[in-house]
Amino acid sequence: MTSAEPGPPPVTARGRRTRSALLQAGRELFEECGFSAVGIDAVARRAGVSHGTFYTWFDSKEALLREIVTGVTEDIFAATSIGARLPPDAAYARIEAANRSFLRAVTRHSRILRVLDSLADVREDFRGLRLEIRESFVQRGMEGLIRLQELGLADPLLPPRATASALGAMVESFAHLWQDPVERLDEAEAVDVLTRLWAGAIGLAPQAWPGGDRAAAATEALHE
Amino acid sequence: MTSAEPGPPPVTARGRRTRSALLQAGRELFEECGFSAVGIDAVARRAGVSHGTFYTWFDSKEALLREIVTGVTEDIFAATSIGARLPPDAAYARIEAANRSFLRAVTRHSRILRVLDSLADVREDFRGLRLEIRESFVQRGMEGLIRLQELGLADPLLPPRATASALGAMVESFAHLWQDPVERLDEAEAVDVLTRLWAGAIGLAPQAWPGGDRAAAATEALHE
Amino acid sequence: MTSAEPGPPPVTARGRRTRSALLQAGRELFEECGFSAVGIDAVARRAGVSHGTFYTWFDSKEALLREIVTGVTEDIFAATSIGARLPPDAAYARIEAANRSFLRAVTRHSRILRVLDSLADVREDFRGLRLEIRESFVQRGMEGLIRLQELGLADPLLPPRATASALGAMVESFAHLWQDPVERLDEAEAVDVLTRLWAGAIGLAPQAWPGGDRAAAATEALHE
Amino acid sequence: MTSAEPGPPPVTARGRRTRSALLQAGRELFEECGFSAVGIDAVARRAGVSHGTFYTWFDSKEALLREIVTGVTEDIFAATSIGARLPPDAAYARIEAANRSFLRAVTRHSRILRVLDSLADVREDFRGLRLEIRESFVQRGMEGLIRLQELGLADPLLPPRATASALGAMVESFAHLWQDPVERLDEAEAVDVLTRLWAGAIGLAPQAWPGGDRAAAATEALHE
DNA sequence: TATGAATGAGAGTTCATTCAT
DNA sequence: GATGAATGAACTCTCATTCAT
Repeated sequence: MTSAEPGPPPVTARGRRTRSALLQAGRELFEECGFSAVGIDAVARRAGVSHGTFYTWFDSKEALLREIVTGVTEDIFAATSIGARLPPDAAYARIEAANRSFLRAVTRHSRILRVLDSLADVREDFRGLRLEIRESFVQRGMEGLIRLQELGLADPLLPPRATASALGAMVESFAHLWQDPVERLDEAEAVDVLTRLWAGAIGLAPQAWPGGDRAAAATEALHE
Repeated sequence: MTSAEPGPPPVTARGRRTRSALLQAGRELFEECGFSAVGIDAVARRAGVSHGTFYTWFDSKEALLREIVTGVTEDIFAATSIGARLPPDAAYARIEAANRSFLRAVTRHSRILRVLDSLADVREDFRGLRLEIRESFVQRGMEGLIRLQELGLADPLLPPRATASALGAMVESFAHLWQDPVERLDEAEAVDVLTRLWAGAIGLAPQAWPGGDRAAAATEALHE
Repeated sequence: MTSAEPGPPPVTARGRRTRSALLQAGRELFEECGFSAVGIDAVARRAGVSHGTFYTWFDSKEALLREIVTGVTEDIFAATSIGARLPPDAAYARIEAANRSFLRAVTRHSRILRVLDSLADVREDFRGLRLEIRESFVQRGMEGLIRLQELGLADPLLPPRATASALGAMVESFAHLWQDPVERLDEAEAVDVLTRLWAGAIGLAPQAWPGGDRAAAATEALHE
Repeated sequence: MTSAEPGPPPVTARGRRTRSALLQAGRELFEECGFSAVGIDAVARRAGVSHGTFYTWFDSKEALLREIVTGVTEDIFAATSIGARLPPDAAYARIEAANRSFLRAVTRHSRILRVLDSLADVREDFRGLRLEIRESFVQRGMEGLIRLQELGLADPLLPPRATASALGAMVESFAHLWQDPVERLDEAEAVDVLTRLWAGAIGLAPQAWPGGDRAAAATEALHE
């Protein structure tokens, strides 16, 4: 009944249009109302098709969400893997780049990620999807931290996995909170703050900060 | 604090028992299954009463959750306001104490807070409750940071509100992630890590770390 | 279960008070909301007693209505039997007196009678109560008509029962419609109109009209 | 006339069939049991569909009644507007024709009108529907009376509106009472009686009665 | 492919009635 | 007598899903 297959692939141009209209409509509605408050009726109506057509393309409401989330996962993956090729000594810049791209990606998908969260707490099969999304970022953070620790540039006593989890959660949570504008920060400022927090948190050695110490880095950041 | 006449107060001992059995059952089920997946029937059944009895004590499923959350809020409030009277110079110890009590409190209520989260995204009336819970902790973090900035003991360029939000979210998220044991840390270790991250993040001056610098602090913490 | 007995008779003064408070409250609420929309809760609350006390005095919601209606029946009976002793030749005055007292009585109980009506359509046991109320008036009208027909003072071809029913219904309906004031008539005017209609309807002979014919009667009425 | 979008219009023949089966079933059940005693389940069962299907076609039980009543209103309207074109001098015949068509129409819908009545007492939104039904008949009666008064053919002192209301109520009530056969009258007899009552009530001048006076009219009527 | 219709389990809620205290 | 609490059948209504056309 609930099969892993995401439904039949569209064969005609019309089918392609219908299918993506449903995806689009579903995403919008899930973001507006949450998962359980959205009815198939509403999705079909917004997509401009009839009630029954939904099931031509998706096996169930959950299958729709699963597919939406799959797209999101891919986008976040893509976003968090670029810029990985900065020179290994540019620790601060690497952190900053990672934060920027992750902040951007999460912000882009903030609401649908919350919807996923609420399901993941309760449904085993969605838990994996959620963890997967975080994992790529946490993984990179962890590897970066280990490397810095090995180089003597970061606090050696921090447990890498927990640290990367905590700091990753900080960035992700910030992206969500940022939506309800509690403090007016533009993206550059947000990235700057997060990166300073991050670098400080792991005890990044002064020489690895741009300008040679934290105070100088602050000054530089503002003129960026 | 947030009172909306959640139903009649019990007059007899029997009523008191029934009412709290329903609260207990509701909490357990919400934590296990999430809000929308729990039916009144299930709550009543687990409380050992008939489903009509539920409505003797609560106006609706939402009223039940609201009251559960009210209890949680009060508990977290209580937890986060103790220890506020540490000597003002003991910055690191204050941060540590605050982190410990908040970590404990959030851990205690982790699952129900997630349930609240998922509703708050979509329902205006629950959003306030969620913010209220975070606010007490963020507020204290912000005030502490400002004081340290004024004393020249913390990075003066960090925007206090956003910083406290981000670091507060870090602690809270950590409490949630900690449930699924991804890395074996006991409470003392978790508090230690979070406090080191926090102190480093705000650029706490070396002399404010126990032992006089970060490395020493690390050593001390482990022998505590 | 549904017994004819109206519940236990009150033995104490407190009991008497409680019982009649419930009757009063029930009557008011039935009049305001109709039978099915009134809950026992509401009746008890308005009577100032607790939920369960209702059943100390009445077997059911229907028993309450039945008893209220019994009181109404008695009142209408009493009202429609007075003045029956006018001299037999004063036909017009007799009709007028009967109309006046019936109009008054029905007006007094208009709303509760409508409630009774709505039940009587559907419930056999209430149908009797409703017919009983009408019967006394119709009966008298019928007897009066027959007498007048025998005396050659009324249209001999009118079937007495149907005529009395129709004219009785006219008066009763008028009492109900009169509540929503569609035309400003005081009681004297209303009685005058109804009596003129009634007398004309049965073809009352000119000599039986006050003044000797209908036109004269009209004049007299206005100066009354 | 009174349209409140009672649900989607059927597109297919099957839909049309289902919808009208529900209307039919609803009407029957309301007539048998009254409004509040009828459940959606019962309506659906009698219409031979599942109870969910009910909501495909009607928004609520009230919407169903409203639509049933709308049909009744239209039927009564149609019935009471024919025959309005009799020669203006044929007063008696006009009254008779109006009474006959109204009596027939009300008889046809007697029970459902009682159901409407019981709701109208309590629910503002149904009150209008009830008044609308009566209004067409009362209106015509009133206009007829005024014309006759102007021509000197009817008692000039009768207030037109109240008179037409009272006599209209007489005919309507008679139609209802007639159902429970308290006196065996066929339709012709009933119309005859009502018309004689009506004509007498308004003091119709002798020359306007068929045959030239009331007695002659009676004779004629019986031989009709 | 798309559609309109049908389905029925199950939701939240109400309320007349019963009962132990 | 009065009360607060418990009961559970019945209610209106929703919605994910299926299906004939």
